[in-house]
Amino acid sequence: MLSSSSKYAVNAVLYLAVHSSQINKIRAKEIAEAIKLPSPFLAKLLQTLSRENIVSSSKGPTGGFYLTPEAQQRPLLEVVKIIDGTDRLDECVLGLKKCSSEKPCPVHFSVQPLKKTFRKELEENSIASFAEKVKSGETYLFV
Amino acid sequence: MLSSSSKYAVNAVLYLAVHSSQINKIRAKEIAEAIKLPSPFLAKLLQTLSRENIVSSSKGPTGGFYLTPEAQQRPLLEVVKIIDGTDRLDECVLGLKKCSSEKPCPVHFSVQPLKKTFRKELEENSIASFAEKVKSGETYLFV
DNA sequence: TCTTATTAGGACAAAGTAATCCTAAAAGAG
DNA sequence: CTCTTTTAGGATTACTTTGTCCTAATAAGA
Repeated sequence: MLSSSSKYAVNAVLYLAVHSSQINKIRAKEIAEAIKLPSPFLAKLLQTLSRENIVSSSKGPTGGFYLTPEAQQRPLLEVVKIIDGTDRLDECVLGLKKCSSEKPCPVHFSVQPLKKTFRKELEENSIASFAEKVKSGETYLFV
Repeated sequence: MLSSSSKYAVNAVLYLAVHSSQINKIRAKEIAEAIKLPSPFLAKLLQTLSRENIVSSSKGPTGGFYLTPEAQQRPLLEVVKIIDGTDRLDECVLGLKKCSSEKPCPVHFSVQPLKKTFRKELEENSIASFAEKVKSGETYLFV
């Protein structure tokens, strides 16, 4: 449903949302270690997100990545959109081009609610709100 | 959620369930044309399914693929299992190794029930029952 | 100003998946 | 029995995704 890359990206962004701030930037390497990921690869993902201004960055010693308060208000779906491009989430599970309620594929009605709910969740909740639940121990990022 | 290969396979199997019988075998090429797929690739998938006895085949002129009535009674999930191997369906959407109700990932509770429903649907309904709905025009295989 | 630590970015390598090709084996038809 | 049509299976190719490496740019601190 999501590519590995965008799973990583979501994890990294939530990690930043929980741990970083403009005065407490975090190096790619530290995030990579935390979420157990090859660090040059994560760096690439962060660069992509940085180009789209969803994460902020600063070079040099004491440099690193962080999320501005504004960025934290954006929906988590933005991250997925940037990494996976378009709507991988909207595609028919059986690959039918024009699957719809009018011409449903054989599993349409059992899958459609799943996809819709998931997409809505990512669309309507901000990065910050997901991060809150991690902070409160309601949800987890690793293990 | 499913690989392209297993999407093709599901489509092909349902096509066979709808159109074939032991006395009306269907050539790989015909199925490939129907579901718009490179025919040598589909042939490979059908061979794999045939090795696992979910589709039956016969060589030579008038040869082709078909489903026995017994095969039609097997759950559609079998097809997915054979092609995608293990449980791609059970993995955490965010890629967490040990995502569970005790240590839920940030989207666990919104996605988990729906994944379960989907899996159950594939597990509890036979190929034949999916095929029935296609025959009755309730669901569709192409377009 | 020089050194060092970090991100930026492009080129490249590896792995996995998707797709092709070729030859063999089987089975029906003449 | 031979020819043709079809599946079977292995080897190979192509493509996409994932991951690495190297150099440049930038910023902080000595």
